[in-house]
Amino acid sequence: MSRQPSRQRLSRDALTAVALLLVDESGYDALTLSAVAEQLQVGPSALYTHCGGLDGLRHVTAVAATNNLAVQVRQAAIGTAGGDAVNAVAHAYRDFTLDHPGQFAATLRPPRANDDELVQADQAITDVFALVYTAMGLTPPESALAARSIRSAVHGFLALEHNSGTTEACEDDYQHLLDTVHRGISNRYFADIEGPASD
Amino acid sequence: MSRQPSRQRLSRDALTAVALLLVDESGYDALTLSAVAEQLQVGPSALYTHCGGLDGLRHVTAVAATNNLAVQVRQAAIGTAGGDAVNAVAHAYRDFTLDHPGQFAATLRPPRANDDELVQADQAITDVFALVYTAMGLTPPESALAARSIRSAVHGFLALEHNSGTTEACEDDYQHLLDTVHRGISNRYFADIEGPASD
DNA sequence: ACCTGAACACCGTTCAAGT
DNA sequence: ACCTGAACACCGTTCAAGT
Repeated sequence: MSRQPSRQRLSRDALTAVALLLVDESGYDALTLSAVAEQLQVGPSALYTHCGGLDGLRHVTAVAATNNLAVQVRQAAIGTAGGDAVNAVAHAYRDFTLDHPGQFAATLRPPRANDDELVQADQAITDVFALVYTAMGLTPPESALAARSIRSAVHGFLALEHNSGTTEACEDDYQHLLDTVHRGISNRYFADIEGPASD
Repeated sequence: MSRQPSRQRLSRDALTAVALLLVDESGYDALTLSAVAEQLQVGPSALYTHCGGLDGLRHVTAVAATNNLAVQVRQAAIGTAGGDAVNAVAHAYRDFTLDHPGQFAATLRPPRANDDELVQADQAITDVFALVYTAMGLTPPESALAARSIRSAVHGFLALEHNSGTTEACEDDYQHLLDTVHRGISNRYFADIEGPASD
């Protein structure tokens, strides 16, 4: 009330925070320079200093969304092991897509050329699965392949669910998928078939 | 050379054909009414009669791309059975994403509200996997679950590959994924572990 | 019935000008 | 160094007018 600064106020983090809220509330296609600028009470051209145009805005949004997903699945892996850990990580993955559909859509967008930052953030997600299988006794070549397999299955199921528009009966089908893929991995690398078969 | 008709010439199929070529050559983001209209030598407003705006253009493109993918995987399933059929269908799936990256990107886009046509076209792809497992002896509840599992894995791997920008060493990793998931399905529903384990 | 062309709103982008 | 505001190009959309 004292004095309103008609200028400045703006940072890369503030810009990112607005972008993440925007895509989750209004859909990924609502991510425009104009919409972000309006919420920050600045002109659209003011954003060029911080993210460098629309391409840059999409980039920082994709990186932030991917990192958020990585953090969530990493937290879910704490305190669990084996098939329980796979389930915990996979369900945290799905919860993220349900709670933050716009951020998940942002992770589905193709990166720009030589986008090492985004590729590295994405790799961090697969690495969580890899660590789970490493803890189960697999070593680097096989643990990476197992991680990529379960992550592909999880990612594909959630992308298809995200596009189907319906969440009906997906919970059971998701658990079915996890059991099947984990069974394939266990059967391939371990002698016995362990893991929680839920039917 | 005789007479150039400065008017008409236009149809929904012609519009779709131009759109499919455009996305594969210039990327999905190049799909605009202006670009399609220019190649058809009409004004942008002429497209509204046939597809109803940008949303409609994206819709017909997504439906056509999904149908093209469905046709390709269906053809690959002919004359094969068992694990060989799963491999044939899955590799046809991947070949499509490599040959038509823009059309694959179109299938990744979320459908508009109550888009039954697109949901049905997408289901046709999963149905191909379901038929393969039906031929192996599974019945509707389990064949659908198995189909959804292998399709999710295939879809997720290819989406991640599509975003990684690199195709290095993906061929072997893809076969590894197929073997693992098919092994999980076989082990779950059939007593023995059949299928071509490639290592 | 279908296309043209003008008109309008909106968005991305650049840049000179301010602070 | 960072933001404003004008300016421009481009795209989506509508609609009256033509055929």
